[in-house]
Amino acid sequence: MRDLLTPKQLARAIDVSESSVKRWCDKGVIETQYTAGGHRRITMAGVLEFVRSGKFELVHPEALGLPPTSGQSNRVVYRAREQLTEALIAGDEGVCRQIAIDLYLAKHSLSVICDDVFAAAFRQVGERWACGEAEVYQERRGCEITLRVLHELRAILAQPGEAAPLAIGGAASDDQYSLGTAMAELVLRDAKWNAVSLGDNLPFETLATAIRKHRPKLFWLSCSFIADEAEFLSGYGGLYEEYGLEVAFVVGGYALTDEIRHQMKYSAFCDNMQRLEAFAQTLRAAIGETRK
Amino acid sequence: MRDLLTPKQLARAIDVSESSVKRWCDKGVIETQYTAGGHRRITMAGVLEFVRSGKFELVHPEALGLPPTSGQSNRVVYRAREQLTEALIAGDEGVCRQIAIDLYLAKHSLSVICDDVFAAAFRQVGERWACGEAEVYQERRGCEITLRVLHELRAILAQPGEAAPLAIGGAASDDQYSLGTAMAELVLRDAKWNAVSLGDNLPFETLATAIRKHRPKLFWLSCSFIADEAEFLSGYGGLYEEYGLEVAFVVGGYALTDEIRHQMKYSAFCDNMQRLEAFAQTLRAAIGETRK
DNA sequence: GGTAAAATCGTGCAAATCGTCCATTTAACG
DNA sequence: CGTTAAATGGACGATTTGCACGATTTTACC
Repeated sequence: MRDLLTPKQLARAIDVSESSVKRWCDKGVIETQYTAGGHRRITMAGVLEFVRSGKFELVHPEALGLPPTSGQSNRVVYRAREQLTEALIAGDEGVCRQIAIDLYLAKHSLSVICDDVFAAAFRQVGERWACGEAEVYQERRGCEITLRVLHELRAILAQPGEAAPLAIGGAASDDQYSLGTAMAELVLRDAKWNAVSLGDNLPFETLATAIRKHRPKLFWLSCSFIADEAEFLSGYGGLYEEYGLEVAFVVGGYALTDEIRHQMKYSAFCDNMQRLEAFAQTLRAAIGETRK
Repeated sequence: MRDLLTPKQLARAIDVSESSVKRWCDKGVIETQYTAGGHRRITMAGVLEFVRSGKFELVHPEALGLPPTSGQSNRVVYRAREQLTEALIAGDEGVCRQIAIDLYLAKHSLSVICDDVFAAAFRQVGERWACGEAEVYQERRGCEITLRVLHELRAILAQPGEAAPLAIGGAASDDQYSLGTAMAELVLRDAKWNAVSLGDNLPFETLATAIRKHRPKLFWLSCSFIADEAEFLSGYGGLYEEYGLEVAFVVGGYALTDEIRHQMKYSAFCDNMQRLEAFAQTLRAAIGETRK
């Protein structure tokens, strides 16, 4: 996949004349860079933004290095979920990637895609497994595929700008579910945060060091598995006591039962990515206010 | 980081041809110094000024500050390893990606890149951690970055052809180190295998099902952590008894001490990716023979 | 210091893109 | 239905870009 496109390439992809693309660039409809000689160069992130905002279809997505039918089929969420479940079980990475990109181009937010498509599909895979209709290795392989797709979306998204506030996060010790924190990172980046996932299986002490060193505005903790409740609560409690006042703590994940959650202090509890996105947007706006 | 860049480096950083950069230097658009022999050297200050004056953005800012890539010299690998160690600790994904892609484009085999650069760099990070000079979160963040880089390389590689023999593998239960199996998958794909990693933390029963269902020619098991030796050996032994004769079993990973290894049967033991690559090439050639 | 490999030099040329102009199509409105 | 404004698509010479080539310089390594 190319990262810089000429007007001609984009024109071919959406089946309009090169003149129109050039005019849109000049009008500012498409984010455009210029070479020293004055030639227009369009970033892939700019293309996605344009296709998402505008009414133009990607007639020839392959001209951009995207999957063959991107942006043409009007995928709807519920249908996509069913298709994704099948593709995950079958291990068909191409279909999974295509579903994700299609949905993104169809103006669905990444948080909805994560919640209502990917997470939901994994729930369905889990149900199949409970019925003996799916194997563990199929679920694990699905995680691998999903992680690759998330990474690909991350690469396509615009890089966080200089002014983007910093957010870091991850999963605590013994929690090896990396999809949760990867999704959180992606959603936050889409919401114009400079989000950095530190990964999974992180002791609280090193999380404290990371916060102290980098001073983020937001810290997220993805909790998909808790080995020792008491240990987790004391570790988390210490972390919050130390930094909870200056950093927004966001916690989430299926391991956080009400019982555990009631013993924790936090800025926000987000049981899905849509809530995380909403909170991040609010907080980001608030930060912008105080700066002015 | 260097303060002098060659036109080639800047060209990569802003994704234009080297010729264009040279012309811009000659036209005075970019402040340029010259060596005694007449080679152009661009100052970092000149780059920043150029990027600001023109609207041209740095598409790959990470390309700056890297040494020119030369071919298969040990010196290059050594320097790459040292720089990668620093970049991993600093969490600079761009530099990590560029180092890997540079090495790959310089015709280094992926197995060498995995062994002598990435694995070696992680050993160095581990040493730093032992000295108290590096934090756990830096190591974990480095794993996240490396995984993304590996995924990117995977996307760059040609898709396995129809005729490519199937290889599947992963990491057993309780083993949550996903880099090992990701690297194995990448190296095998580079060696023209249709390699599919099933991920980590896989029970032996589901591995057995996967082998039975897909009938690969090669099966790899990445062992970076073994919780219960007896359980591991009995689980593995059962798997090998059932499929060891029809599928080539390749095992590897730092958790496989000699003591454990001597109690296992396998087709090949590969303590690094270069051995895996060599074995895979041999086996692939043999398969090709028998088919003819 | 010396040697071989790799990187860069300058040059020339084909292809792509630029800005601009204009004929045509589309949409809106009385 | 006719008029008008806006958007589109195509064509033109001038300019810019990307690539290939042998010659030269730099670098790695003994």
